[in-house]
Amino acid sequence: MTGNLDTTFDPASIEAKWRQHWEAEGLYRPNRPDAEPFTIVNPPPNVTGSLHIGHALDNTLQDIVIRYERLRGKDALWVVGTDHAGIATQMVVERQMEAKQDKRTNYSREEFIAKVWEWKEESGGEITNQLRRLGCSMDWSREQFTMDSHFSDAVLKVFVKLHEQGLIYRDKRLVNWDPKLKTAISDLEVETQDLKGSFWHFKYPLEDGVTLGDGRDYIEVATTRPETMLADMAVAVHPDDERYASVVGKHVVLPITGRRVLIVADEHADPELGSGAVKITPGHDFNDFDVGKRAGFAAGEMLNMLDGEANVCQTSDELIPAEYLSLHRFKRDGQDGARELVVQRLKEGGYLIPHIAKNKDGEEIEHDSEPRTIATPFGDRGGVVIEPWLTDQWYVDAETLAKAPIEAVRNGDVEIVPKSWEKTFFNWMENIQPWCVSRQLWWGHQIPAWYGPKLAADGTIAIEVPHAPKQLNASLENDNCFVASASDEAAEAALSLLSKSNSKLEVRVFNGRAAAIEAVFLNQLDLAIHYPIWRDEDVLDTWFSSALWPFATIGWPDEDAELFQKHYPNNLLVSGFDILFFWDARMMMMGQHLTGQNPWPRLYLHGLVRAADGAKMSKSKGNVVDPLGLIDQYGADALRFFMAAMESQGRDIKMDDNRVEGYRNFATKLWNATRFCQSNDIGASNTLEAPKATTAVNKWIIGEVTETLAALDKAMADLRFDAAANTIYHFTWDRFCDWYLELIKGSIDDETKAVAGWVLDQIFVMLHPFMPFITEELWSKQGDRASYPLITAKWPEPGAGVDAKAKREVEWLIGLTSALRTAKNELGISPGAKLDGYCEAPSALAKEAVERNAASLERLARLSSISFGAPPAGAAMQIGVGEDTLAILLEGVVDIDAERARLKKALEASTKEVKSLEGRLGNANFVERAKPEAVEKAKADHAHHSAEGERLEAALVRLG
RNA sequence: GGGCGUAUAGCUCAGUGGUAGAGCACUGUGUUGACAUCGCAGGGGCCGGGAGUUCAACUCUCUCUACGCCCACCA
Repeated sequence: MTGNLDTTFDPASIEAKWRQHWEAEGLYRPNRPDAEPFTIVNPPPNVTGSLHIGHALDNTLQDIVIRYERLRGKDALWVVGTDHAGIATQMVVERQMEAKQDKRTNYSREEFIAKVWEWKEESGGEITNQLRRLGCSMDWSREQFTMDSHFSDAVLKVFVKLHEQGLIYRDKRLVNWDPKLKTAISDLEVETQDLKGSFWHFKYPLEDGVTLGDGRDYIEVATTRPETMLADMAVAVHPDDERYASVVGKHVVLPITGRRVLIVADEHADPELGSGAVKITPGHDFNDFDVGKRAGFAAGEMLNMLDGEANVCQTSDELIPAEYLSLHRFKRDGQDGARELVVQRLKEGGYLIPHIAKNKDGEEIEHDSEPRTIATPFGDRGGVVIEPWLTDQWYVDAETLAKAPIEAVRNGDVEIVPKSWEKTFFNWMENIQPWCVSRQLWWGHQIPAWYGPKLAADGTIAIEVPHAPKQLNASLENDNCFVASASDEAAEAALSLLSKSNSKLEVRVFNGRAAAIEAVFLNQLDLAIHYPIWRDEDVLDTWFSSALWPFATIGWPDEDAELFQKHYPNNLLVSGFDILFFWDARMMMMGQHLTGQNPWPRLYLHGLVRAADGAKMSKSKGNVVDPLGLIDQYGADALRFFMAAMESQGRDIKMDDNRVEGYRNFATKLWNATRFCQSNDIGASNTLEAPKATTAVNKWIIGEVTETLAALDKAMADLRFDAAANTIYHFTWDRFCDWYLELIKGSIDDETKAVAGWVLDQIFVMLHPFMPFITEELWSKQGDRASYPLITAKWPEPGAGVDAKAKREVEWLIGLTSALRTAKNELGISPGAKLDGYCEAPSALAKEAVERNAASLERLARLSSISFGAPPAGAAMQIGVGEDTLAILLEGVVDIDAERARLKKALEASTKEVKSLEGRLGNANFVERAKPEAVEKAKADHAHHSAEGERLEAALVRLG
């Protein structure tokens, strides 16, 4: 033995040692140039992140697969790294600044970004060490970051390419604007919550001389957002709504602003809802935007009444009264906003139509508004209500990119496990909207687009020099846009455009903030004119870059790179279903489009880890379970095993500390079994193949290994982590510890030592993907394994087969022992009592089993002897094993009544079975139509139970 | 409004067209010097309700109920 084991197993004492050893020795990525590659990329956690229980699940599953494939001899690569997480990281650094009474805007963009990098170096990536504690065997030597220069290069290249292909474009339309973070976000980053809100009804006066059919001189409109009436541009009614047919094309004069707006017919207006007329604010509502477009307003004409922080600003027609300017859109921090003021003024002006509701006493009470549940959009990061805002943003043509992935899943090139997610995938992909990828942040991949003023029709530039953008964004209307992966290329593009109207040109590059590049050219009069170009200030959505993760981490865009060649496509992706759209689908889109291949053939989606009561874990609820705490308490192996054992496809996992504890106990069990082996001189096996075995018990356990291995391989192939974990668990505990080790006690000869040592080694190997630490520790303590660590050991191969005869024999022994124990227990006989047994007319199996395993029977079944032949007269209990019956002689006082009761109970059960089977076999339909195997089995069962019943009856007769 | 998922022992969950299993909890018990973080034995379920297909359904189909999740522009 290489080392003695402590009497108790302490996970903490071995975990650090092994993870350092594995990493230091480069075993996480064994260099196996000739081996078949196997590749998984890890979903890059946010660089700001720390390990939560969901990571523990996600990474445990991946590590199990990676370790399994590594043991099977593959060149297994698990790519690891972190995501720069634009918004999240910028928020963390800004928060730190706030704590020091500092703020981002005190710095230049470059200075701020430098500070973020500083933060990243100092405190970022904490999670990577936590992943190590879980035992994740990632390739740390090639740790990636989505802002690494090679990664950034890839991102820019992709942007330029997609732009060239028309798949990225700039557009002016409404976006989901987060007024807290002051950036656009994508549809996916909006979370809708149902909130209690109000529904106000107002009168919009018709223009002079116009009335409705019923004589009213106003149109009633209803809204949940009264403040936006300051930017109303129309009132819509349904084209078929006869109540309003006469006023379509006429105008209303808006209260407060006095703006005269058109009444339009549009299908959007629902005659059933409210009055059937709806106010239209194209600049601040997605539906209204569409209505406005249909009504003929260009995007540029749509009125905007809010600034980036959702405070009221003046519209272009300057009709908003001064008292509204600078008010927030609605009540905030106890201060009334534009909403409250608009309602107040409308009420004062007699434009508010009160809502009448009965109180609990049945009296009718007037209210300003009608209570209503409103689906309200919130930004998932900023946590404030999203404002639809009209801006120029960059969009990816997701609809086009989605086509190939949809096809790949449909034709099976990409398998989604569990399959039930396919429908969700299709549903989203088939209705996918343009993806807004620009973010008004500083931290991230700055968009590789440069702007320069548009030339006037006569070729002159009607701008002041130097030109600087008035807003963050350049505008579609006023500026040229040059997309290029570097500034000099953008300058070239600018020159190329300018050269169409000018012949003599030169370029000068200088560093400045607003105008990064300035192209200077000479016009025909030889006068120097500065043509300034400046870079887009925005950065890309973080998910834009992480969509490239499966290939940009391994050398792409250099498609000849060795790593890329070997490890792309990857073999599997494991992710939570919550990022199916955010990440998985986008990797498929980008992977297909850019490399022509699906990033992986298989996508495994797991659920959420929930709190013990089934609630979703969240910091605000305070029910977050810290995986590191669990590791401290029970060990990483136990936590990992828990995750695997609970991971059945398509279900969330509820946290259960008792269960984690149970798997810690399992580890202890294995520890102690190994201690037993060591004390009996059972050491490491020196063969890969099963040793030669002659005894039934040894042959049997080898066969059990073979069966376990097959079940385990099957489970892994199906990605049934629960089945895999349970398989090795039950083999180790129930078969090996509870029976094999008990059976061999007292008769451990050289053959048995060899077999036991081999079986224990197979357990270590098969269990290693699930419990890497304890298995490596025990492996090392079983022999001199310095040059053959478990992490890169060889996975067992089925070969030994199953010896059916040995299996029957041992199962007979087990059956006898169990039956005897049960009977003793029921009769109140001391379990330690040694008894004598008699087997009249033994079967060949019984005879052989008894003759060859007398020692085991004495140890386990506590049978001093078994004689073949009739039992002598006297009190006896009867037990059945297979087709055989044993009479056990009882010495001393015997409770005849208890034995009689026990036999009667057994007889009842047996008779019930017989009757049921008789009924079935008596049914002509069953015999004729059922599968022959089913009929055969019923007949065999019937015979078995009948015989058993007869024996029990005979025994009862004997008892008297 | 659409889509999906789940309802099986006290709890947490597997499961298969031929009349149910695990872990924990519970009850009883402790003989064999690996292990009380253990051993042995046991109790406990008309597999959410209803209908259908079938010789046979917990397992397939439909439907209802409950809970959960996702998507969606209802002002």
